[in-house]
Amino acid sequence: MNASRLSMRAIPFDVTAAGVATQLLTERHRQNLSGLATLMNVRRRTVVYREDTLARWIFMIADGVVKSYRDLPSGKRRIVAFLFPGDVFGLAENGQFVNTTQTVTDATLYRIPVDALKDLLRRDPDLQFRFLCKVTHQLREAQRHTICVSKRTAAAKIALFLKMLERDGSWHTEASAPRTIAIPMTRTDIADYLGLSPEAVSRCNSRLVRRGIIAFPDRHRVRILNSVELDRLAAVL
Amino acid sequence: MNASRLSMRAIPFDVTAAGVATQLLTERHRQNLSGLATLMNVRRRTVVYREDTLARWIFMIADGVVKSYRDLPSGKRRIVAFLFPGDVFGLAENGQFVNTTQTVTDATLYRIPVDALKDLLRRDPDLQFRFLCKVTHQLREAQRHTICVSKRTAAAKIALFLKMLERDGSWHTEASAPRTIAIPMTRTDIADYLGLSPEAVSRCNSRLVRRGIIAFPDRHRVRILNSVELDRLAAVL
DNA sequence: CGCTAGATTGATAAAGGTCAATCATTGTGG
DNA sequence: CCACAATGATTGACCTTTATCAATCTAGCG
Repeated sequence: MNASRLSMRAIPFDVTAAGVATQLLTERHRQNLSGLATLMNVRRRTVVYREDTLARWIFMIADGVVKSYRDLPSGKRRIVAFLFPGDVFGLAENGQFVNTTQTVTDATLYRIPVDALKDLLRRDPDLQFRFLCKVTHQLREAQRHTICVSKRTAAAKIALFLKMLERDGSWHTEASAPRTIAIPMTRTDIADYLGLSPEAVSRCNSRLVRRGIIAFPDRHRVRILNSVELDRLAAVL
Repeated sequence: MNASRLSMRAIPFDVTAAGVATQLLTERHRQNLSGLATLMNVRRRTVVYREDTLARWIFMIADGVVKSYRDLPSGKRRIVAFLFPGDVFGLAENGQFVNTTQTVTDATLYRIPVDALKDLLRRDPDLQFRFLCKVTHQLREAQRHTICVSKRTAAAKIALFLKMLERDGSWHTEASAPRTIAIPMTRTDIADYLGLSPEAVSRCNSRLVRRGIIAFPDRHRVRILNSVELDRLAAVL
């Protein structure tokens, strides 16, 4: 099994140079993990697992984007997280998955049986500590998401969302294109993530374009034209 | 050091009887942890630590309630979590605390130096696994919080909040009083947690009382009069 | 090249934010 | 122990914003 793309990214507990997300796994960890893992190539919009089903595996993203969500009794959908390369998902509660996960793009995933992983973590406390860092990091992300959702205006939510996309979703893209951010998900996904209606997302995008703050070369790419103003919007409320 | 009140509660990874939060620590774990810990009694409204300061300890709650929050540039405050007995807080990012924490009630805390804890976790993979469970559980809680905040109506947010309080905050109270829930925090705290104005919280409470769904024996206690209707409100949107 | 899901735009109504005034409760000092 | 001060809670009036419903447009995919 090729281990070269197995990665786990987070901001570690300890002080580091830039205080930015870095690779948590050593080559040895990658070797050990990939020995347990199955590499999967999945098409976009594939459901990886459904909530309340038996959690026999955990997953790590080598490439692509995944959304984790719950469908509410009202029929509305709430996306609790977008997951990017270097993220882990499928950590269970009471032996069952808590959310449903679906690929947003074509993706490459490592699938690891939980039993084998638990054994490995028990034998390798150092590796386990890195998982602890990773989950802690995802907890921070969830808290940031909550703050984003709690913003009152659609403009503030979307401004924050774009900055989050730039930070989490584009660390692997070349810095050549000046602040052009890939938006792999649909407008509806964004609405479900921000707690808005799809209409509100569209309207707000249009207003931001009209005000010259952003531009859409196409629907899955955005260009930041006025970074200062976007930051100001993100700070509102 | 008396270890009897050192506890860590969460829903474990694995399948258990009820799928409900249980004590994760064995007596041995409690012994080992309390050997590192300092027991602190703190008055209500005491700041335990401030965001962006050096994170030399982590904390576990033996008794009392703590809020974890960030103050936004706009002056608004967002509470990202209320913490109860059995909760852990102070897990750092890049060697620094991410949020500010303050006691809501008089509280009893265990304070553990991170360096010593890291050593212990490295020597005791089983204990470390329980921390991993705990952090995972807190990640779920954060996701539930996001869903709560994303509700559009104040009534839905407050209905969900009360159910959350009953689940997390009252597991230690005797079941004698039929569905009377303690509300240790202020209305403003609730507003900051739900992403509402304090006025909206007040207004919504009044409306729920007028409709006979809840009653307030006093400001820090609520009684559920119509559980069915409250559930229906929580499911809205 | 047409079909279908997603995206956009418009009009309307409901809900909460804000500002302002009053009331209640908690804590303090005499 | 009581009075007062200060903080928090409540209520009202007004206004901004977004959800909803409906129609149209667009783009990706067979």
